[in-house]
Amino acid sequence: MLPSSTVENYLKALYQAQVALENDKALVPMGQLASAVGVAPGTATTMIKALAKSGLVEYEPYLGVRLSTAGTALAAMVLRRHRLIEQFLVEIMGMSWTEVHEDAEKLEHVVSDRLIERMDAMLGHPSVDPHGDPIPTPDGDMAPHRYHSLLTCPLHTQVKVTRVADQDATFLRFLEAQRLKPGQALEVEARDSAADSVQLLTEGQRRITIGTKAASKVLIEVA
Amino acid sequence: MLPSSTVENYLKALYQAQVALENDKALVPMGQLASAVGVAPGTATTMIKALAKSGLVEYEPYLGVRLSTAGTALAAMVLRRHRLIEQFLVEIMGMSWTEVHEDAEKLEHVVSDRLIERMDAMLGHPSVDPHGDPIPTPDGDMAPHRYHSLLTCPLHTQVKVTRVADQDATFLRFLEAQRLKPGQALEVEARDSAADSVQLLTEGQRRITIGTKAASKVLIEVA
DNA sequence: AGTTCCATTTTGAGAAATCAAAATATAGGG
DNA sequence: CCCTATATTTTGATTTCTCAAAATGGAACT
Repeated sequence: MLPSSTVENYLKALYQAQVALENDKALVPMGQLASAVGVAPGTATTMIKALAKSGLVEYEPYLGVRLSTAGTALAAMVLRRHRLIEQFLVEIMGMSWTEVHEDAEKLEHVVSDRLIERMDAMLGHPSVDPHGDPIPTPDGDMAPHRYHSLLTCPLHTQVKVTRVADQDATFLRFLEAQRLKPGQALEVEARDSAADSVQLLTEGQRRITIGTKAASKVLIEVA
Repeated sequence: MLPSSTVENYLKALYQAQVALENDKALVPMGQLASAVGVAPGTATTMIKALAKSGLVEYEPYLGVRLSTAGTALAAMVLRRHRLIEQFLVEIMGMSWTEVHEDAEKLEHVVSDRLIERMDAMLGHPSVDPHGDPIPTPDGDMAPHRYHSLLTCPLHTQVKVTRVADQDATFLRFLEAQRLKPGQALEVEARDSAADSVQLLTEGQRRITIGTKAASKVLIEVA
């Protein structure tokens, strides 16, 4: 009984929610899952009860849901496919990292193992995708390294963008235009919680100010 | 209202059946369509009635169905995607032409226009796929197929041997013994890419199997 | 405790695609 | 012209996924 695209999407959303919670035992609330998948709350409840019956998730009514071991493995496979595809579209097909998400979202459910492993080989077994997100191995292991964001890193220190925690194309294009895409260096000059803003000094010595919500999506490592 | 994968498959099957019939006005019988798509006859009837209502096909109860102008355009797009993907998998990804069909069958329903045109450009706008089948243009035009060997001619169709592209005496004697010398009539019953073989039904109603390399040397014309 | 608010679950319904099996139409042979 | 074989359509049911809206649970604050 191989999982449908729909099931794969629920598992992937759950996996990513759990990674964000940084706690394997934590339960993801149904409302959050529903909006991540893009369905009405009642739909998520129905689906999750079915997934619990087939052993892919552990469901605790009114509290939330978490992936089982089997569910985690499946979700990691989906995420592996998604991220390898994104890397392939950028590196091999010359597409922009701002526009590959939608294509990958579709392709991840249909590429064969044969094809995905061929992509992996052509790319030289990459460890991260164009957004800096780590790619799970064929066994489902994912390097879970810790990131600071522009909201949490030390001030006046050289840092390098490593990852962007948002797939919205408009946001990604904004980052690209402002020299904030993965790999680029910058410093945080100041934060103003009253103004809800963060001031940056980018690679080209340009000073820009972005909101805290945007800043939290730009993950970095100290140089 | 963009068509589902299912609808695309019905349209594609219809398109290919009509090409095989070599007659744009001909009606494809429901039974043939059903078995091409791989569903029960009643299922095809239900689907075709829905497609007729949305203007993609012209349906004549008990007689059969043909594509409308809109349906033809859509089917050609699907076929274009399928064949470009096959060519891409062989030329760019180094897969064998014997194993790309299944992948293409899935991918053809999810690749974006952006991605398919990128593939087309990378391939240098090819006119045929790895099987020698013509690739429709973005406008939906497709060059008529020049069937020239037992490897490329339509199945279950009377053809006549016109020429043998090999001068090896042993091979020619083999052809003579099997009633495959120029002037003789036959039909191709099946091709098996896994077995690298082609099954023929010769003039004397005898069934024989030859390799694809041999088949490609036997040039024919459709009777 | 009572009340209010929010999240969650339940309910009832519908769209898309399918099948098996019964009913019916068409065509061909006697 | 009838009768039969075959193809096609109809019928009734099923699966998967979805929603809106009603019902209910849990928590939090007087």
